[in-house]
Amino acid sequence: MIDLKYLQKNYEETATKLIKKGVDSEILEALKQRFIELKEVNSTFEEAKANQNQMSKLFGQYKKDGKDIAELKVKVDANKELLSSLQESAREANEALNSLALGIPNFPDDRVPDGEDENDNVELKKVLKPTTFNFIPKEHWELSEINGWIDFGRGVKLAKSRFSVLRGDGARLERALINFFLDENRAKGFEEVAVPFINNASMLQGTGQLPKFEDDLFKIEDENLYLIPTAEVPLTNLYNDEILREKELPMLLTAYTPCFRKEAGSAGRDTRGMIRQHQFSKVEMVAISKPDDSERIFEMMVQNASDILTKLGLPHRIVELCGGDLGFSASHTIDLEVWLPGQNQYREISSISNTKEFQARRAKIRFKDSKKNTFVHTLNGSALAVGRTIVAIMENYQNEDGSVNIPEVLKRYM
RNA sequence: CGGGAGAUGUCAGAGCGGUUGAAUGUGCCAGUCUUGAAAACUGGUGAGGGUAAUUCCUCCGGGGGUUCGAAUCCCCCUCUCCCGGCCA
Repeated sequence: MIDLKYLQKNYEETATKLIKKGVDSEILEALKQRFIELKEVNSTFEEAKANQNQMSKLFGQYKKDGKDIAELKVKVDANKELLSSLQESAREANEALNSLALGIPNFPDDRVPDGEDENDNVELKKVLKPTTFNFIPKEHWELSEINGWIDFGRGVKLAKSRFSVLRGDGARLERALINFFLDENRAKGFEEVAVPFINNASMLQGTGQLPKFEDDLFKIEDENLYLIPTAEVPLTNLYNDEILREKELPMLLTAYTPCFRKEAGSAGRDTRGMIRQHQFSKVEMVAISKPDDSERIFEMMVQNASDILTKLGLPHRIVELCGGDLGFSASHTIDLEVWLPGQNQYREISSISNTKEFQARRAKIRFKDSKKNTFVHTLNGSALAVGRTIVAIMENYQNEDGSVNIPEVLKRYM
């Protein structure tokens, strides 16, 4: 949730920023108008309510003293009529504002480059040189036909398209990677957490998936519950509606979870292979920090994810997302893209975002800053997406016969 | 899934129709004392919103109702605990 008071006071500035993120200026104009309306309606309602409270007090006093209450009752009844209609319009104004405000994305950070989509993202640096082969490297689905690590057909049979089954060393590799990632994160100070894979609607609103992106989520029938699309949801919302102590911050959390996404908008993209699945494993980092610390922690998280890739010997590059490619809740995002020799391109394997106070405002996560309560900053990032790491290992560590070597650092996990 | 009890501030726990946003204890913050700490004592301490401000409005699990007035009465929902059933 953006700060509406700030929007009202600095309309031009915020409008410019949000347009960079693809928000229609008419919606912003409407939002500002609704906000002003709400304040008006509220103040007249509150005035009438104060009036009523005062008369009610008097009413009690009169009864106690045995005075006649008939005249007062007439006045109080009349005001009650007025009150209920005012309350109704205040409620409507509030709902109108809220439903609009919940659909507005976060402000991009000042340093975020302009741009429409992923083509305008800015490469910051490359780490490790792309792997070279003295044969033509295969894509991971071809390799899985040879080594039997991924069974796509039976995944589809069990569930539907975009599900798969890992078998043998493929399954063991997944388990090894999860353990490796968690250990690496723990070494950097992240607390390991095991969370529910199903969360309720209010948590998904807290991190920004609801109400706007309901179509991307798997909902449990007849329940107010959803399969989580990322561990960012349960980890960040661990402190939903709480006021933390200053000395508890920063909070660094990591969890392994499966992630469930409908991929509603991506029909036809990456239909082949394990790049885009409805269910995938991921180890996530989440940080909850004081505003002044978030930038430093953000850098640390990027470095950590990059270090993990380096330890695995996977060539990758670090990319700064442009305004148009930023996610709904993010103010600043850096993606890590791993080199896939079979596809001959870099593909996203981690995305690290600082949402500043956007999620904290929605989820009401605050800390006691000496006297007053202040919104925390929340950050999240993958370290790393497990399925895509398996793909990357298969393609980068492949031999000409289709067998795949195991990276040195994983040997103790398998 | 069936039967019973309950949901109040960090926590524990009063209040059961009228200056109660809420006693008391505890926790936390500050101070006194102390070489320092502990103990003891003193003071402060829920959240959100509106106003330039005194002040005002909202919140006692969530939603609705009764009433001039509700934490307190009624209805629905959710959750927790106890008993029984089922079951990793």
